[in-house]
Amino acid sequence: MTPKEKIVLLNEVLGSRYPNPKSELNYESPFQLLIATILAAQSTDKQVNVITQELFRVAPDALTLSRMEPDEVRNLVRSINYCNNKAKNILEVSRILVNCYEGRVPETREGLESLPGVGRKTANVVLSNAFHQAVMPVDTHVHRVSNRIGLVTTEKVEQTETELMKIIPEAWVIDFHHYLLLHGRYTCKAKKPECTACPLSVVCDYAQLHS
DNA sequence: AACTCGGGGCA
DNA sequence: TGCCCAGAGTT
Repeated sequence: MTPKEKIVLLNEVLGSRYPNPKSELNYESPFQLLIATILAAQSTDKQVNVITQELFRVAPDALTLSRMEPDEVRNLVRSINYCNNKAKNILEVSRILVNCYEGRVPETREGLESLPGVGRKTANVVLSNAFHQAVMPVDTHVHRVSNRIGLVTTEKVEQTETELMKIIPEAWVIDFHHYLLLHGRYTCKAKKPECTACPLSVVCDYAQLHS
C-alpha cells in the first residue's frame, strides 16, 4: 500500500474515530489561537483549556493583553508548564502585535517565528488554522505516528513535514494534523502503544512487531 | 546535536 | 516516587 493510499484509508478510519478533528483549544480569533498555541507547548490540553478560558475573558485581544501588568499575566497562567517564560512571552507578543502589526497577527512564517515563544510548529498551527495556508504542523505525536504507520521514514521533524505535504491533499492537512495528534496522544502512545485497540494495526508494520 | 526550562497530574 | 507533557531557545 502506497503512502497516498494509506492517506485515503486514514481519512476514513481516523475520521470516524475522531469525528470532531477541530482543535480543542479555545479560540475565537487568530490572536487567541496564537496565544493558546504558545501556552500549549509541552503542556496538556486540559491545562491550556482551563487557563485560556479565563485569560481570554480578561484579555480577549492583543491591545488588552498588552496593557496588563506582568504579575497579573503570571498569575493567570501560573498553573501551566513553563508559566514564567510563557507569561513573559505572551505579554511581549501582544506588545509586538500592537506596536508592529496594528494589533493583528502576522500572516507570514518570518513574522510569526520572530515572536518570542513561537517556533516552526506553532507558526504552522496559526498559518494553517487561521490563515488557511497549506502547511503541516508537526509535533512529537505527528512525527511518531507518521513514522510508525509508514507515511514517512525520517528521524528529522522538518523532513516529516515536507514528506507529509507531498502525500496529504491540501484540503486535508488541518484535519490530518488533528487525526495524527489525537491518535498519538490516546492510542499510538510513545511508551505503551495500544496496537490491539488500533484500527490501523492491519496496515501498520510497527503494530505487527508490537502485538 | 545536546541541553535547559518546569510543575502539576497520574500510575 | 517516577515519569511524562499540542516545543522553543541557547550553546
